[in-house]
Amino acid sequence: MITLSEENYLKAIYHLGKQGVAAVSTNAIAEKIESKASSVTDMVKKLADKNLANYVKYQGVSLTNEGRLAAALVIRKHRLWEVFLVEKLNFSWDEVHDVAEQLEHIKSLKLVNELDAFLGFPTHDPHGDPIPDKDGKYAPNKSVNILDLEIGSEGILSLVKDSSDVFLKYLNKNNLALGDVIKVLEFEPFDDSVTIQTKERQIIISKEVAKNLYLSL
Amino acid sequence: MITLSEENYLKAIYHLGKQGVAAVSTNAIAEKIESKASSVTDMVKKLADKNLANYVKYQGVSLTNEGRLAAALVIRKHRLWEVFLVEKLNFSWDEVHDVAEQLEHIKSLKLVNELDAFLGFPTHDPHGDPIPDKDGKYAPNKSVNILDLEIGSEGILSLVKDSSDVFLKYLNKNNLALGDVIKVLEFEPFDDSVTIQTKERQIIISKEVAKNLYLSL
DNA sequence: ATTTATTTTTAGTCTTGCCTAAAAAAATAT
DNA sequence: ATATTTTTTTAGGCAAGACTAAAAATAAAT
Ligand SMILES: [Mn+2]
Ligand SMILES: [Mn+2]
Ligand SMILES: [Mn+2]
Ligand SMILES: [Mn+2]
Repeated sequence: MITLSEENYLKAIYHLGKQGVAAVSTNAIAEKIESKASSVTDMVKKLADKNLANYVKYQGVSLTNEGRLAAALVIRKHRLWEVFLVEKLNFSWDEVHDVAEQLEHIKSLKLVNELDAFLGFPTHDPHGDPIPDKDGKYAPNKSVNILDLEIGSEGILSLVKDSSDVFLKYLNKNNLALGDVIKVLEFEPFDDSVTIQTKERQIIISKEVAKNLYLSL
Repeated sequence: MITLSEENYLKAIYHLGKQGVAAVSTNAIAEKIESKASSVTDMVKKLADKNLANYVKYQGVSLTNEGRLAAALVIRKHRLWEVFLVEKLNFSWDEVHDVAEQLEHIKSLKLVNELDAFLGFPTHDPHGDPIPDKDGKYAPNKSVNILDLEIGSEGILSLVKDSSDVFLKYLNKNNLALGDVIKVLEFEPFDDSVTIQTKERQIIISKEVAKNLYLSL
């Protein structure tokens, strides 16, 4: 049995490990999970005992296949619940995360798979993140960051990397939503801000904002 | 903030207190919650500190208004989730309880109220138990136990008191479901068994079974 | 190659929620 | 009325998961 706390650590390691890093550092986990390094050391030993993580003192952590699958299944639940909340219960995309953080720990294989079917087997959550299948697999992401595009290129907003409610509320305020067609008009060298064309008008977005917007072409 | 464990104790005290008892005993709570009397004593002190329960040493426990509302809201969530699982996710009534035991602890006022609306404001759960409203109130139950009926009386099966999966599976096997029309044909004095007429046939049910079946007339 | 700074681990403590065993109180039986 | 049984509480402890402070290891800088 994997505890709620263990699931949260697995998720953190999974996300941090995705950046192509071989081993995740104790401090990085502590920061992500908003705890202290000493707590992480304790937990990481437990995960290693349970064959969920590989851990060598002073050399960071990685997930075993078993740990990676467990993490992916938690993320699968998180994202399916987010879809449920938005599609069925009138939540907006900036309200779902905290509730999904709770719902992702509900243990019932039947529940998650029936929920998946009920929602029509969605492939992405309300923020554009992919939903892993029963085996923890998902199609590789093809969208590209706005800052990596050429001037004049056009695409559909299909992923926002930051899902914090403050960022999502900024997007709401500026009438930006997943699925919108966006065209890159200009890069400003001074502050790396970007002028983009949205459906109804053109706006300037800061580098910090641009970093979090991904388009599919 | 009420913890998961506290919520379970509140629920237990609420259910035990419903039988018109003034104060609930330590042992009764321990049995219901499958723990030990000493653990109950500890927790009951905490509930009293938080103004959720009235507790006098050696004299049992009762809920304060605040505690009763908190308990009713947990039960509200439990029963709404049970409806969701049966109505939307193809669970059968004998599969929902354990999952609902987990889901009832999810904290989000918006979630429970939107779920309520999504389900069409159901008044009863899949076992016939009433669903409390936002204020913890529900209409008094009018159904009557089979053992309290006259021979020849007929009614609709509208509440099963035992929601354990073993009992519900017995009902499934014998083709008995909520909403069925049932007629009382005979009481057997020897073992208090009852002969009833269901939609398709007549069967003899034991006293233990009859005790858990309630009809509305 | 040392010294200094940073990261990580260990040691010890705290809280929550549970337990067993013993003591105390209340209820029941003689 | 006293003795016995049952119930409840107290005392002491354990495991999980967190923390702080100190020690040890590693990395960076001189
Ligand atoms: Mn989220
Ligand atoms: Mn998301
Ligand atoms: Mn139930
Ligand atoms: Mn029920």
